[in-house]
Amino acid sequence: MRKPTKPADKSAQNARPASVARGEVPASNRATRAQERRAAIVDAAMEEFIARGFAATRLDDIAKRAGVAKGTIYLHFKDKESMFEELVRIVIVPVVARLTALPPPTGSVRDLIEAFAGNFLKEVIGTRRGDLVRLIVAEGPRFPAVADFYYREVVSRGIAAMRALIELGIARGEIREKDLARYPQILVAPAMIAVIWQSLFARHAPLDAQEMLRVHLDLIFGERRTT
Amino acid sequence: MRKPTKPADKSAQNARPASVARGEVPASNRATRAQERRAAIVDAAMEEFIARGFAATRLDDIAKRAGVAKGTIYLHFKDKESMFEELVRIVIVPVVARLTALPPPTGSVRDLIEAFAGNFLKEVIGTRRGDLVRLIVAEGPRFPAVADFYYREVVSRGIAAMRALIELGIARGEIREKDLARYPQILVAPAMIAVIWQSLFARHAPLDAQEMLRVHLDLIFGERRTT
Amino acid sequence: MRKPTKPADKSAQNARPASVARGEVPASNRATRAQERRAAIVDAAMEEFIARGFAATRLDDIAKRAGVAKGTIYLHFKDKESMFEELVRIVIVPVVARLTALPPPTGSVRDLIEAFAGNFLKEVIGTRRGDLVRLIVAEGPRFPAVADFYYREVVSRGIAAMRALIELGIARGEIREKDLARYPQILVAPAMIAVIWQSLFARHAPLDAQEMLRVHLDLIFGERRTT
Amino acid sequence: MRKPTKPADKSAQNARPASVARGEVPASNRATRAQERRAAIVDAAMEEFIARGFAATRLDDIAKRAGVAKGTIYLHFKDKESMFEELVRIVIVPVVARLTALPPPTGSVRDLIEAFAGNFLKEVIGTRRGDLVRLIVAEGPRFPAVADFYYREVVSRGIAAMRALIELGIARGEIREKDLARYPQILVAPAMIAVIWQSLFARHAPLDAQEMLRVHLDLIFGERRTT
DNA sequence: AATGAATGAGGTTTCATTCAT
DNA sequence: AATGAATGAAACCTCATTCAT
Repeated sequence: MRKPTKPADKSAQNARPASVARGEVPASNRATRAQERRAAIVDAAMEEFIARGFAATRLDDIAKRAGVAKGTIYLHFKDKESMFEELVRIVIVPVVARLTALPPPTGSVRDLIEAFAGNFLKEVIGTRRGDLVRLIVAEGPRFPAVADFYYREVVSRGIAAMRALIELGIARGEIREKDLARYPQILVAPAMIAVIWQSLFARHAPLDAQEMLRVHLDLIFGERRTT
Repeated sequence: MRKPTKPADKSAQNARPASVARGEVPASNRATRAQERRAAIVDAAMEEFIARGFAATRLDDIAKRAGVAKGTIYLHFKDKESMFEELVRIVIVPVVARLTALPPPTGSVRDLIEAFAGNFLKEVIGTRRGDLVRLIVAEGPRFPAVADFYYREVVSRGIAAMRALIELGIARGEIREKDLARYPQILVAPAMIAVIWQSLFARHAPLDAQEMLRVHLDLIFGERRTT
Repeated sequence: MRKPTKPADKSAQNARPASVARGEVPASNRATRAQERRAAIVDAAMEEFIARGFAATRLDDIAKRAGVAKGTIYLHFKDKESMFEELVRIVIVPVVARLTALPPPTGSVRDLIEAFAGNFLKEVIGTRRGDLVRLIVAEGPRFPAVADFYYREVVSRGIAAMRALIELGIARGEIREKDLARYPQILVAPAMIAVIWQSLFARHAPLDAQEMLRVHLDLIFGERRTT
Repeated sequence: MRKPTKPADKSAQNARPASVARGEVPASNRATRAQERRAAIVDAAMEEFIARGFAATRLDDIAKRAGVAKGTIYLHFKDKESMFEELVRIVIVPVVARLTALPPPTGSVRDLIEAFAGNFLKEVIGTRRGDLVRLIVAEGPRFPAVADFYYREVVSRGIAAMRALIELGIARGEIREKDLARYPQILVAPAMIAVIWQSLFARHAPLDAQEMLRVHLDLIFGERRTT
């Protein structure tokens, strides 16, 4: 009844890797290839969701971009919604993991926070990960699971970490404004604004996020640092 | 997609009827009813777009909520996209108008900014208008016309106004951090964060936006004010 | 975004009926036309479901046969399943209505039952309605709602009516086998078999259902009637 | 669709291995295991087809239930359609074989028929095999090959056998109604109805099939037997 | 001006079938 | 012989848009 399915010519992908010719154990067994495909789908979905938002993204496009057939997506994800939800987890978890493996707090609090801001600048602002943050802001209300996850894993931890640093800064006399510990959001607000700005207004008015964050820290630490 | 904004030709229909020009008391005549319908559609569309985002909103639902037939929407708007784009204009223009009709700057700069923050708290944070901001953040990348408009009418003006205030504050010695004038975004960042927080995380951790903004101003103006 | 929809040329259907030309009140207003379409869908769905069964029937084919667009079906029915369930109701209800409006029981019980059998022969066996019975047998287990409805509206009533007739026949001495009243199914079994036979085996071995039912009645009423 | 039945070429694979022909005790060798798998597939498919009908049955589910991989099914059957068609054969053939190996007709015709009915009650009504009959009624119109086969192997033989018994009964004076021999369907109709009833209406109104068949025989043989 | 029935392109999802391993 | 990941045609269903009334 149904027509048979002719797999597209993927001979390039199926070619044995050179390692095999060399007699090594081939790293590319079936399970590994499946993982690669899954990763390709995740990447492609990420791009598409960021570019179009959840509802306007077509699974067809994700499949095409990932180089797999539409049906293949359903071998890895239950449906579009849970793909989106898992996606956020998949992308965010390793980032959180890296950040929680923080370097030991040596030096001044300002140094610490600057290191943090530097990381954030390099790894988030103006990158795909920054776009993901905007995506979460955009879709959060319709995906409570995503908002929950993001709050639990990123926001609440981030706030707690910032609060600890602020309290340390206050204790050491680096920070004067004692109430800041009650609203660590103030500390990160300019960074978040930078993320959003780059997505929306960069071409209207480019923003030097690094310099802005420096000024913000000057404001908090009450003095200018010579860089 | 990505087409430039076409001003709706239908706006000609919005011209006041001759009876109004002649100073007569307009009864509930046809033109008035049309205006009422248009307003109902705008309100309904606003609610739906905020609740579901652009792509997931159904014209059917807008029509139902507005109490009109689906076809009626097309008497007022060319299509869904331009409805969305016009909508943002329609809702934002009066807000901007009110804000630009600012009271004469009397008193300290901090007083001015606090008055401003108070307004923002009451009129934006946690309200439908706050949700609209989040909607623009969400849909901006897919609606350059909307992002453009919002940048031009709201962001650039807001930034300019803030900068003027900051410079005044610096000149008067109220603000010490001179570089702040280069990044007025820092001044508004916590307010924006408050808007987003209320949409996404209010139920996880309620945020006292008013108090946070006060602390932020303390940070900038370098002293605690007795309220 | 979406392309506009060009209605297929249905000019023949849209032509005003002759009654309008004659100045009569046009019977074909919008609501009426909707009802006609609904009826066309019901007929078409009936044909397709009977020909292919529930799962193998395509809504596309129903739409094509009914001369409407696919979407139109969804103006009348929630989905394929409820269409099927409603369909059975829609087709069966008038049949039951007609049968319950029975002629007054005059004459012998055998006459009554023969009249009944004659009706059944003409109206059910070898007709679309007979096919519907087979369809219910086929899909019943997967559509409990259908089986329930059919049992409630047709089977239990039919059994009750037959039992009453049998008891009358026993009381009048027309029927000897007293236990028959406990199993009216025996009375209708050959008629049901005829229905199924016509669907499945008619081309292998045609069955003279009328004659078979006559023999069956002879068996029950214990004598041959001269026809 | 509607293509004639193609005998599966794969049946060649079913030939007993040479070892068996040589009289050796076949260990759990490859051919045997293949036969076991095939049997498992047949059983599983039977269950699924009965539970869901042909179109709604998924090969995935059959494979899962049979404990084999999906691809394995295709080592035994050409495709889903021919699997279904073969299935009916595979299940029905042994039943027919047993029935045609009837005990020599000793005793009264009524005794014979009662023995028959007893068997039918035990082996068919309310069992998986009864469900198979309903399945054939359900899918017959779409699987002419199945209907043909069923008519040829079961129905026509059954009718012939019943006719022979009826004629014997008439000759011996046990059956009065001579025309019954022309419609042996009447004899089996209640049994068929019982099969269908158990599938569809058992939970609405349980039917004592055994008693019903007894009453039916009383009707035919014109007297009550003390059991 | 207003209606809402009708349309059909286009989206998501399923699943029979294939084939490299 | 057996596997099961991958395929993609085809199904169901939605909904922006049109247009006769």
